[in-house]
Amino acid sequence: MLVRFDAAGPVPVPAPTLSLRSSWAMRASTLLLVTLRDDPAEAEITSHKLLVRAGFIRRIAAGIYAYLPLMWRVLRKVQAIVREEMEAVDAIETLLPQLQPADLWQQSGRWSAYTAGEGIMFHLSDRQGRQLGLGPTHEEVITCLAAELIRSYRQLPVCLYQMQTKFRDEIRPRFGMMRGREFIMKDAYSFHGDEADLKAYYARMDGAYRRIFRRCGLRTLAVQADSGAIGGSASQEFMVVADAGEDLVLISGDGSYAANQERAVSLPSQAVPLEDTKPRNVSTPGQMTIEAVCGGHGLDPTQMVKVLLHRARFGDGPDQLVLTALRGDQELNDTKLGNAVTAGAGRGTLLDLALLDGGDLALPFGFLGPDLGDPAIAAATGVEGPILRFRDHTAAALHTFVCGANTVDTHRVCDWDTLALTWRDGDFRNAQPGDRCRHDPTTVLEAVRGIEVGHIFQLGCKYSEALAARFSTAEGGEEALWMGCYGIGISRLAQAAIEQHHDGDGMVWPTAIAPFEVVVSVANVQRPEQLALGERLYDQLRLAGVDVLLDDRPERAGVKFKDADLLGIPWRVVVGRGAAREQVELKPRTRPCLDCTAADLLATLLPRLERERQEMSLS
RNA sequence: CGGGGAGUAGCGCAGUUUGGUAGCGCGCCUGCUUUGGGAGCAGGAUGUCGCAGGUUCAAAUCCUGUCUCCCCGACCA
Repeated sequence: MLVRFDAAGPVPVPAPTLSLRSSWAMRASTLLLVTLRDDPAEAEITSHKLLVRAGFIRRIAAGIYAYLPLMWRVLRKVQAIVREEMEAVDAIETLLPQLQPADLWQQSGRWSAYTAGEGIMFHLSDRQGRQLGLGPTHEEVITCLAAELIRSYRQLPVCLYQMQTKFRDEIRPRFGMMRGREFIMKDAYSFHGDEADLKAYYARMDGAYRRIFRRCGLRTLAVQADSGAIGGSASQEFMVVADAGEDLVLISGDGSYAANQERAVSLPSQAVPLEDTKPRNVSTPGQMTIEAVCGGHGLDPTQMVKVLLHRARFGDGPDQLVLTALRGDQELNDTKLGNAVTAGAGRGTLLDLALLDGGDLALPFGFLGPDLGDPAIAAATGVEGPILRFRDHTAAALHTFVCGANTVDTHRVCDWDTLALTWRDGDFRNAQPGDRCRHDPTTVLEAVRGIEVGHIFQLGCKYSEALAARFSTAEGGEEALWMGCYGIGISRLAQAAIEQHHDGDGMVWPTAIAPFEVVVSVANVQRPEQLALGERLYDQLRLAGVDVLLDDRPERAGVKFKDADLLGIPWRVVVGRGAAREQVELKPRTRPCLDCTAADLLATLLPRLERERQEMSLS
């Protein structure tokens, strides 16, 4: 045990441990606490403003932050909770390299997608000219290790996890730690002998995730999600519900269905039947939008077919054109289309899907028709192969409709039989709030905004096959490993907690992840009886295993109270006028003050604290 | 990358239109008073006006270039 000497004599200091319940105390006078009165100009959202104002973080460059002592305490507490829950599902902690060789990423086929064009990976050459990437994620490294280490079904299942800094060259870093170029992430990778085992473990991990977020005091929503660049089949995101969220989540009125808009499905509204179905051309001078055509000819948007043209860029060759037909009232879902293009084109990685603008075509896109032919696109350079045609179910369901005629200032009434084209039909539309649900047409979807703090995937064998991670089965054969991967944005989660828990005076930390559980505020440190009592309570709390901050700064009481509120410490013990009579005040951050004697303090506070540590302390 | 905005003291800002040698609030330092909700008074320190060129007797201010940051779109934990 360490011993510290101070005015009151030698004080034993418990050795710090990684446990959540180590005593982790500190004095404000030595904390390098710098709080700001004004909102920083760099910040837009509340959590970011508060983090800077309260002295938790400082920006070093765009999307790159220093975690100051208060922030680091929060992050370590989040990590401790994550660590406990990972170990509860038998995951084993590791630490993997940040600097990763290009050839590993070339084997998985992701090098070009992650480095070319708007690729997200920072990459560099070493002095020998070898290409390296700074890890945005660790599927390749972990699969490579699995290939070397896992030989037999007897070693399965196994799950490895790590918590460390990840690097992503974000197109636009934003909102402080919410979308940084350098951020702390936990990721776990599990390996299984078959799909059933993967699914069973995925379900356990789902439970662990729910416990982690609840223990961190977060209200989260588990939603169906698109797997994105990582790939794989089933995936689920965990969203912190907050107005500042970047994702749109659609949730059914009965709460039984929730999905990211990228993935969400719904029943479209009924189309209005077209009365005059005689095939003909319609003059539509200057009417380049659905709205203009409908307005000019008394049509409903559901009577029209909208045609969109995209240029698909692939990792392995020339660009290809993608034509998409949607019912006029519908909005394209880029994610769904991108997935269909990837599946349908039979090409390498889809790098980019860009809407063509007027400059690429002789024809203004308002007049594009579903039967736009290959010759018409000759003007678009660098494009090869036939047009890939996709048709949304809403469009396919129309018998007769109005669409562009591939001629300036002209639309036409026509039907699919007349066009005689081959389509890849699918769901390519955005579900919208107000849409009826598929599982129950009497309920409708509502929209909420969410911050994605976790994402779990059933990867399947994508990486194990690419990187030859195989094992011997009980039958003596050899098969690729089944993989799952499970991420949590640690630094993002910490900020999301503030976004969800704050008030006009500052942060309101859930006890489990607060930088300190208790602050002892000595109202006037020049009064010896106040300082002495403050020190005594500080020592008692510390020895009782409480994360306590002693605010012993020579500031006026008001300053210390304001700072305590700004920092959002759940409990404040005020040692002030009543000190001579051994009276103190016990003030929960968002509730009224309790009077209490110094002798009663621990008995009053400790049971409440203990309860808050275990469960979500905020409603 | 496309579109919009901003770089002036540690922080937040004014000054730029109409060139004349830099100011306000907070913070910081000293002293006295005050001492339970961001104190009062007195005194003080702090700026290559983002950077580099150019125009001019004179540039924070005008011109050119450049860098950085923020906001809106595509990306994701």
